[in-house]
Amino acid sequence: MVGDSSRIAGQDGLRADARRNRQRILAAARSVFAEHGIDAPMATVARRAGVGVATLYRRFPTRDALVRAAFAQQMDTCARALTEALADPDPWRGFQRLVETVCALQREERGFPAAFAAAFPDSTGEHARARERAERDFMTLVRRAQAAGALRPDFHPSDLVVALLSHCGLVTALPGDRAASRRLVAYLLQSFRAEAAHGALPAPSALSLRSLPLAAGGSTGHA
Amino acid sequence: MVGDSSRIAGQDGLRADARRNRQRILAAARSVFAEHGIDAPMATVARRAGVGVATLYRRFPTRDALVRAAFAQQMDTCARALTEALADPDPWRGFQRLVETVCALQREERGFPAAFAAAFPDSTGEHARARERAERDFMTLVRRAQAAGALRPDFHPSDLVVALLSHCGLVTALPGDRAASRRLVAYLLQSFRAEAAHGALPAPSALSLRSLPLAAGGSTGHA
DNA sequence: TGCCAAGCGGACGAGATCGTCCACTTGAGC
DNA sequence: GCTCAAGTGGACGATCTCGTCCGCTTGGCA
Repeated sequence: MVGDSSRIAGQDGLRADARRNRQRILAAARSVFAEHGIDAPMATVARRAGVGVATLYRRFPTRDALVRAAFAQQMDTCARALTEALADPDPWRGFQRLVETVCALQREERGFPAAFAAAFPDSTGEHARARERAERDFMTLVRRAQAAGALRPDFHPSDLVVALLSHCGLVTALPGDRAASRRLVAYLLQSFRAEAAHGALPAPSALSLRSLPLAAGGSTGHA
Repeated sequence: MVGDSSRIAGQDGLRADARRNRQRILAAARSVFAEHGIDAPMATVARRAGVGVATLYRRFPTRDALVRAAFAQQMDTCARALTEALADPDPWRGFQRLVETVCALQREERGFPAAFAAAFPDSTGEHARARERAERDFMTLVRRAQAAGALRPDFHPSDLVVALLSHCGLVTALPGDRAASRRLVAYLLQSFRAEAAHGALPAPSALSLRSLPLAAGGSTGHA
């Protein structure tokens, strides 16, 4: 019984119809979460996907698992943005684009901000390794941008969390108001510039960057 | 029967025991909302207040009414901060203190941020008059601070909403992390300074300031 | 002290959501 | 085509929350 997978077809161990249903559930989840928030009833997701609740629960035993899987693609985009930022020869431009990309995602993908904020406190997830790497990468980016004299010297890596979570809150409070979101991003980026450093800042947060959901691992979320 | 108030004792038309209960409910609501968020069951509030649910519903027919009343004092503090800011001979210092006061309130009073954000979309409340005045006052403050060359000329009154709501989101996502909150406030205030105006900003939000919950009227909230 | 309207509390029915269980269906290999 | 494990759907009991109803209590005034 154990290890005998000769009968299963897909590479993910799912039968063709099951894999199809899984995709429909994820699409439905994104749509429902965007419309009603991530607290929408599971049954609503199941109905929109055209499957029974049991099927939904079998694939995603908890709401959290469903949320993560539904927005794994967006999380991946965040992780990719970090890689691209590091690859940019101009570290400030990389930094700027990283922040803008993540914020644009939060702004455009309804439901994602809530998923983003919800995923945040979980620093003990199974993606610890990917997160550690993201943390290290981001610190490298910060150091480079500071060495280039573009990023203010007192910028602390945890300030990224501050920026992203506050932006998250803004787009949650004012969904659809793109101007407000863009305005905040512009203000924050300006104040991160070296030229903006006038007085001393209060002490940075003790937040571990480890909990940053920038790199959420593969796009499957299927354990 | 109508208009005969000869038998009622308090100036608010409530019997002494009822007035006492009302206060206990408000205290309990603040405590429960701080602990479990403003979506906590009404019955929990009633239990903590030591009253029956019927008593709670009689005083506050909707959760919204309870939330408003529970945080009316904090709203008043916001309104007072605006008045004081206008009275300050240094308009920038007034502006700065206004933002810091409101953000400190959001930071320190657990539950208030949620109430603040929840109260926000309601621009049609019965406090329209007070709000209009607050809006006018704030615009005066902005104009003065800009004339003094302290506030950047492209600052738009709706940017206050952007700042307060994003801060709101931050403290909601990271309750207890005062350093993060202070850091965001410092960054935002720096980027609002005239010296920080480097490039052009994206267009401001079309938000009406009318919806700003800065002035929520009297401290009673009892209609 | 007595009256009575204002005030009170808890039981209760309605409605929503959760997550499981089980009998039926179907895809994939032979 | 046949077999059967994987997959499915919806009914169901448990739990929670809401807001009202109604019989009892009490504060304030005469």
